[in-house]
Amino acid sequence: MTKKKVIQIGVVSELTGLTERQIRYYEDRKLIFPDRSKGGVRKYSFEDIQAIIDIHTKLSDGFHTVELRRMLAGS
Amino acid sequence: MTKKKVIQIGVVSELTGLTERQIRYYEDRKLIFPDRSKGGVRKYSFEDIQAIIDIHTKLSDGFHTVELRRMLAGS
DNA sequence: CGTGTAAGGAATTCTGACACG
DNA sequence: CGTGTAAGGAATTCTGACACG
Repeated sequence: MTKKKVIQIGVVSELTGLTERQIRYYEDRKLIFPDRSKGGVRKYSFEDIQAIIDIHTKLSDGFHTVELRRMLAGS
Repeated sequence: MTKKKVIQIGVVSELTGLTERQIRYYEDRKLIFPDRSKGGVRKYSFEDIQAIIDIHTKLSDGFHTVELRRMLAGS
């Protein structure tokens, strides 16, 4: 485990300026790995938030999620 | 502002081992000051969590909330 | 491909109150 | 006093799908 995952998606959305849809999609693409509450609610860490920002920046730079996943693997 | 208040009461409850009732009561007694989302949901910082633990410890030591509030003022 | 949205349901939180003591 | 609980409502999140392209 890296850091405490205690932040919900609404707050992550505010902090990153991204929509919940985008944040959930990055998880679907296996770029981020939030925890889940018993009820299934996603919980993020501040590290996750930073990763999400990085992901979005790179997507804006023209990268695709598949490439970003490879970058994750090769680190 | 001290630190980012992004954690919801359910997580605070897990992290402190206290009930939501206790956490809300400490706020009612003006010992902690969480933020609120637009919808009215409480948001706590890690500092708040530490404060909550301290409060509960002192209550266990026999102090009353009124005394704890005075201790806050005199610091 | 990455993101928007409407849809219905489920998890989470909120307040005010009654209870004990 | 500090905390438990049942009650009803409201805010938040979840999933799967259709859309565009």
